[in-house]
Amino acid sequence: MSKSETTGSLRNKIAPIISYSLTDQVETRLLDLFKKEDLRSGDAVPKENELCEAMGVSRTVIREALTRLKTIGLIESKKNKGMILKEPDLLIGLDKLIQPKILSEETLQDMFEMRLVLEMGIAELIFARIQPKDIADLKAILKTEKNYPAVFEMDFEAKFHGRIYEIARNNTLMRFQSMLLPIFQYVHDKGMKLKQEELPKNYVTHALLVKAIESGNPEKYRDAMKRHLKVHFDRTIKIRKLITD
Amino acid sequence: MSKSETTGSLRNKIAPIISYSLTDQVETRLLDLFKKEDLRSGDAVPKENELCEAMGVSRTVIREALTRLKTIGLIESKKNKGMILKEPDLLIGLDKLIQPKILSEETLQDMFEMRLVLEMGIAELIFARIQPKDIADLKAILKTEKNYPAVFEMDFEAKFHGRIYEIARNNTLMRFQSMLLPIFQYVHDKGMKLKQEELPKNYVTHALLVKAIESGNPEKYRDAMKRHLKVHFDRTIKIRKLITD
DNA sequence: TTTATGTATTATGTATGACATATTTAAATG
DNA sequence: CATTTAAATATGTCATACATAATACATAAA
Repeated sequence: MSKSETTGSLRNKIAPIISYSLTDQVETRLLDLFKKEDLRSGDAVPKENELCEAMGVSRTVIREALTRLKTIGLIESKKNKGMILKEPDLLIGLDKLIQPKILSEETLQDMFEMRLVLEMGIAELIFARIQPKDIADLKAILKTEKNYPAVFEMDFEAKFHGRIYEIARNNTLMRFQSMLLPIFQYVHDKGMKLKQEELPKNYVTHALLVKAIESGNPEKYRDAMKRHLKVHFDRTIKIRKLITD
Repeated sequence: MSKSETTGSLRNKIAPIISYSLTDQVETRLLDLFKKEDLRSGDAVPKENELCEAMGVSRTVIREALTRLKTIGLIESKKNKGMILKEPDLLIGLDKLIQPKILSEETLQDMFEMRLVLEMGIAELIFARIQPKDIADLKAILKTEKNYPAVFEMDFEAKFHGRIYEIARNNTLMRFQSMLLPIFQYVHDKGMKLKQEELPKNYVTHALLVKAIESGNPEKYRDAMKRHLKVHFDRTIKIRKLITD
């Protein structure tokens, strides 16, 4: 086709025209305003009508831009009262997005690996912040795990590892990992179900992990965790190889 | 005041009434629809007018709900063409939010720690996926670091560690850490500036890290990284103690 | 017949005006 | 002065209209 040839050669000479919608422009102007005025969490945002007049666009556009900022948690609007700037929640919206069905296999893989990475890297924080109650709680959880590890239940996994993250006393990190649970569940259901005979020889159980926490150090704990997660590491590394080849 | 007393004691007995706005309801209905219909990335979303009629609300409300979903990257709308479901970007919006000024000290602390955690936990992926070119690139970066570590430049830090993350070949992880850079920068500028005399005795430089990658294993690398990040670990642990006490 | 141009349709983007509702403020009343 | 009433306020919702650009189709030129 001559058309595609033409555009093909032209593309290097002429840059495509990008048109920012009014809403786009309003959004960036709002962000600029907040930065310029150095507004902090709790400060009031100008009224919609004031913004309309100041920027010379309809309330429709202003509201759409505001809706975006509300969606990312930067603004909170109280009905009939006004809007204030909020301390944004970095993980906002994530729970709506983490649905295995709409995420690509690659992204799922990425997130699954991130969980593995966190699980390994968290050791220093754990040993820096652990308190007696943490270990007591973990032991209590162990007792509820009937027929583990012969029977692998997602519920055990979530409760146990969730409690470990709590030790690190990093709220954002904890919430992040809890959001990753559906992905872990998905990968598990998808064929990772551990039959008893597939458990590695020196498989590290939750009980052994607790022991490593109780009387170990970051290095020992990590070694235990590495073996606890071995099948997952092996699998993700194998899969990624398949994808990139 | 008797009023505040009353609400105080009643709050435990009576749950507050929560009213979901029309937009809220439309949003969840849309998400339900997508899930129910098992829509995937690329599939078409019903037209605005169809949605209006189906749900019996005005286009305004429909559009506001759609705007939310566009904001989190679940939907993409092509002007005058229609809307499609998109593979959502899990990190969307994050770049707008990561501005030290609007984040609380605690969240900044959380994110800073997450970076430390990732840096430690990434070792397994690195050694599973490293290729010759990676090491060559790292060595090339080393040569550009003039007067390091005597002079600490954020730029060095970003380039070097960014390249390390690339080795793991996890796109989401890589983008995530690059978004954390402003926070690292902020914390650094805020008083973490390493004067030469403050460098720990056996400080691990970037060069030593490369060596650990080149002829080591995950454990050795982590040991090196731990010492490389020691001042940061020490500081964040000290600070968190102050906050919680 | 093929190609390029003009045209109608379509769906989102934007504007305008109105009303509902709950909060706050101010006024009025006892 | 305290309490109640009324008014002003700001967001949430509705309805309608038009602008604009992508697509498909029709049409004229080669």
